[in-house]
Amino acid sequence: MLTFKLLREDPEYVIRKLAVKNFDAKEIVEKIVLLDKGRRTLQTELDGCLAQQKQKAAEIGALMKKGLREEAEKIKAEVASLKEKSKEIEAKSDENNTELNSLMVLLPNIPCDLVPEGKGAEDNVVVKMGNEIPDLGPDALPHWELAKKFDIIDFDLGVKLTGAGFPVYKGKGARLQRALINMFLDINTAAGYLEVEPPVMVNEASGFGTGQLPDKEGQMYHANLDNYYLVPTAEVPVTNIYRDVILGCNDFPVKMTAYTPCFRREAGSYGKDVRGLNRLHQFDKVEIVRIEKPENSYAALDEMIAHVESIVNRLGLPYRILRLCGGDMSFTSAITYDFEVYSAAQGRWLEISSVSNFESYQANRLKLRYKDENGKIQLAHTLNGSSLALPRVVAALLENNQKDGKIIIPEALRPYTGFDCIG
RNA sequence: GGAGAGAUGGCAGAGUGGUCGAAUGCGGCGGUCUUGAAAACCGUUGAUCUUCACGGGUCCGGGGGUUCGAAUCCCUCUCUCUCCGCCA
Repeated sequence: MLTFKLLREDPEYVIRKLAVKNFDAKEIVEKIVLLDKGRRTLQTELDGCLAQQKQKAAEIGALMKKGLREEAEKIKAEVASLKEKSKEIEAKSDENNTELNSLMVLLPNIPCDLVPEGKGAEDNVVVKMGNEIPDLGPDALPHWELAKKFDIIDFDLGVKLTGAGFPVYKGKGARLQRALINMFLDINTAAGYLEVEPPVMVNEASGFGTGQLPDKEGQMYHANLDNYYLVPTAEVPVTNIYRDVILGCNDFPVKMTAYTPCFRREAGSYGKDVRGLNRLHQFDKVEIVRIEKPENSYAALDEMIAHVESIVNRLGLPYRILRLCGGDMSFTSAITYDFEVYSAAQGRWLEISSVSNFESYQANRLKLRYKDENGKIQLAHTLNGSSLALPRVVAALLENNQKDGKIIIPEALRPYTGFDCIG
């Protein structure tokens, strides 16, 4: 939890831990420590100055009531100089704190002790694998060809309507989307998550609260005229429900789930990574969000991982769970587990879920707190996970389940699709 | 989009320049009474920064201003409500 307190008490620890994320924090942390000291000194100075002014103003009031105008005038003169002084201090203090805050938001969250060191995706650790990878034979088609063959997803039409990365789902393809969304929401609500339907545009404060701003500014679509952002994930609006909230100690756990379309600019992506459904600008996702007491957040994380795993199992997709290394983790996360499913025709693993504990990093920005048993106010912990992101689930489903010129729908999904095969 | 009204503590709602961080009611918490509960009565009940502590500062939608002194006056932004227009 990156607070001023931690930074001034153990700056070396912060620097060491952020190095795990390949973030060189030395310079920033040293500056912050200095600025924090300045902040407190100036604050004390200002407080003293204001206290004097306040006291003298009260004296003037008393004198005026007694009709002692001249006495009052004398004190007024004294106050004038104090006022000038406090203005000076205030200006210094503002300057100091502005710089301090702008540096603070540049620091990513501290990774927890379980996070392995590493630079990128190749250093992630596989912690579990499940379900058999099917042997499709040499005639297997990648999902974008299957989509075309059965006319269920039209990428070119999306280009016409909007641009690349905005596919149009048609017929059984559209129905499949709706089926998956409903199935995921049903499973989540059955597990005690409250379903919410949030706005898909958020304001700046929300973007800042969960850490997308300022870090990921360029990754979000921005409606300039109103200064709203299209959500890159339901995490943003749903977690922000609890911005500026102080929970009671019996309000836990808070469990929410939401479906939203997600919008990502994905600037800089190219090649086979963006082929077909692999990476889109608009996609559907069902998200789970939890708010927990600090002592429970890691148990909650395990529960969420098991929950997501159970959904993947119902779909029968071959999967693996990765513990992300420091270099591959997001700015705000303390630990992240990724779920990947194997897309058999492409012969590659596709990320379909990311489950993270943010500890108090988001809560600190959100001012999301709770009163503990002693009535003391503490930062809560926030967590979230995809359960699940649709496009790559669909990609894997189409590819892995192609058989005899058809796509077989998994049993668990059939009540939602209303059909058991495509083609 | 046009016209008007408003934004105060968990909620409701007083407060138009000087012990106002803020009356009162409700709610919450503690107690008395009761076998227990309810009712009644009594007490208590915001956040934040700083300090080892005592204490001090800040906060009445956000920002700025006037004044010795602002919840109260002025400017500005945002939001909410009512009426009209438009409309899924």
